[in-house]
Amino acid sequence: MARILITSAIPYINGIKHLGNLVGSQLPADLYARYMRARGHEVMFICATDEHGTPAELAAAKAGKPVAEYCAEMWQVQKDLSDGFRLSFDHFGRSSSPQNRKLTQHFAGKLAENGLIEEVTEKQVYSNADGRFLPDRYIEGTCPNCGYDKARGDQCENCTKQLDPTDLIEPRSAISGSTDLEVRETKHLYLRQSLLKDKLDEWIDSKTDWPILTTSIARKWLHDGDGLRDRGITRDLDWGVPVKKGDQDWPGMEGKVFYVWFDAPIEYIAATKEWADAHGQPDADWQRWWRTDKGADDVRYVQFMGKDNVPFHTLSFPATIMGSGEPWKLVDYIKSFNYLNYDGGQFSTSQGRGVFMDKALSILPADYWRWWLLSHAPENSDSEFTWENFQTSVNKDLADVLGNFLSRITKFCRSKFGEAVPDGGSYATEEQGLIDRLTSGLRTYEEHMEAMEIRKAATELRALWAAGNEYLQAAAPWTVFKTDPDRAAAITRLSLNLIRFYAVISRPFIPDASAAMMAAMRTGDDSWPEDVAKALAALPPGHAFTVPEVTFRKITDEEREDWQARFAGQRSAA
RNA sequence: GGGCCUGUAGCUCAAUGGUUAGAGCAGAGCGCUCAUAACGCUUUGGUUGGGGGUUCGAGUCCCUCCGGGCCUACCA
Repeated sequence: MARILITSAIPYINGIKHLGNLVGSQLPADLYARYMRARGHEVMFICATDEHGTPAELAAAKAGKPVAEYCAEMWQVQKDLSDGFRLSFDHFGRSSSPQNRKLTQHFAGKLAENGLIEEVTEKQVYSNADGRFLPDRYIEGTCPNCGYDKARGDQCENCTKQLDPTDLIEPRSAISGSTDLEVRETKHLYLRQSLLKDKLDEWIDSKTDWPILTTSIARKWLHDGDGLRDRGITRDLDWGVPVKKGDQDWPGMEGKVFYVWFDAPIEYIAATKEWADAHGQPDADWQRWWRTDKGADDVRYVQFMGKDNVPFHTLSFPATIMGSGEPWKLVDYIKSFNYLNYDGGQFSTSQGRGVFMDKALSILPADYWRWWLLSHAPENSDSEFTWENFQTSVNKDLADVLGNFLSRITKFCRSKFGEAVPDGGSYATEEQGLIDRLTSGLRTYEEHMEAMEIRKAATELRALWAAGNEYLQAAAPWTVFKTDPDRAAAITRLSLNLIRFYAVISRPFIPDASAAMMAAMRTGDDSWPEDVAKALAALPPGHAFTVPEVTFRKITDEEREDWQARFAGQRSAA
């Protein structure tokens, strides 16, 4: 039995996430966690909300609430949606937790002790009207290059030119519109990750089995220009982890907080302590996952994230861990994803374009979404959600291939033998052929799941479902029954056992349907089919079952058209 | 501008440099009647974006052009 630590990139607190966010980290992480648990491994699956930073402050202000209150509410919203999608986190934490505050300050202290923190005085734009420093992108003005009047302080979206806020003509605050801006000096801490460049470079080079997407992004940052640059890890904000050196004050840094991307990954660790604390367990229980001197040596740590998060997980966070000089667990494998687009464009929160997690659950059960998203996960390139594809995939795969199989065999059995696994007859070459087919397919499925080849795993799983229909069609118990009822009983007995087999192996993808299948077969035996022949004998003759209700109803054309219109969003007039 | 990814059947995607480039969906035909108008079998469909090169052999490697996408360090 292995021990596997799994973290999903932590979603930002600001608003409800869309399906692209879901499939980019949390959902595949859940698939992997569920699979590994099913195989008998010890799993710690951690996620949390990322709560600090300017957007959270602004969203809270817009909602007319104190930021702490806003975050607490949004955490609950996101938690409920995670539950709705059956994300099986062992703990869903908060980056604003006291545990993370303490741990973040601890890391900063260690980094400072080791000479990896530099204090830098720099000039930033301050808005008097807003009473705050403004991040570059919160400053708008006219682009000196192309004249576009909504250019941002970091880049002009119209001509794509990189800008400095001071380049803008007639700059104004994007928050209030105020032009009462000034440049002020302010002091910040920088993580001297450039000092760790060679070590990081070597470390990345050693990860030859990582997705190209992951390593190429890391290498780009390591080798671009003068190499890895130091990074500011503090901000002039109210909402965040106060800057401290361990438990000591940090002279000159009063009133400042750590930058979200410094404290967010540390929350992976802190959330595990939150988990232990919530269960009244001692520190040793979370440390055995994270401290290589306290049992984490044999832990395999896998991270899941969208490609936008890769630099922080391949460079900044490892730099934090390496730089601490303490024996914290480094990531072993990073599975990264491209983006999911929506019907010819991007998901857009501001335009309400695309399907968001709350709306998705309001129209269909989680399994529908899980199946489509995972079987179309953007592993090699960006992929696209269309309602037509969603409808045909779900109807065909779930309703026709899997759902109808359950239906046809249970109803056949009820009409000929009653609602119990029939006795009599024996297995012949057809059954052995099916068992061989299922065994080889299952081994392939396992290999894809181990390798986190998600779409390939989904394809193989579907093929295993289809194999049941092929078998049933060829064996034709409804015909055989007329001349040899015992033989028909044997075919039916095997087919009913297939339902439990499918429930067990499909559970990581469609947990609710699997549970319904197990309930219908009145069994709690969810042991993984190491030996397929044995697994297909789990339900013995005489074992009673219930003919299930329609497990997956089909999506109608009317529904598809309705949803297509509802989620198209407001096309921008421009 | 720079870097990376990507382009394969109408659609979504496979194919350690090695038989005749394969699946699913959609289309066509046949079969079955247990079932959610479901299932099974057969089948049509390709100048692998264009061009050049390396090789006994290229979807795969190299060069070049074209298209799509992402990243580019103060959104997170």
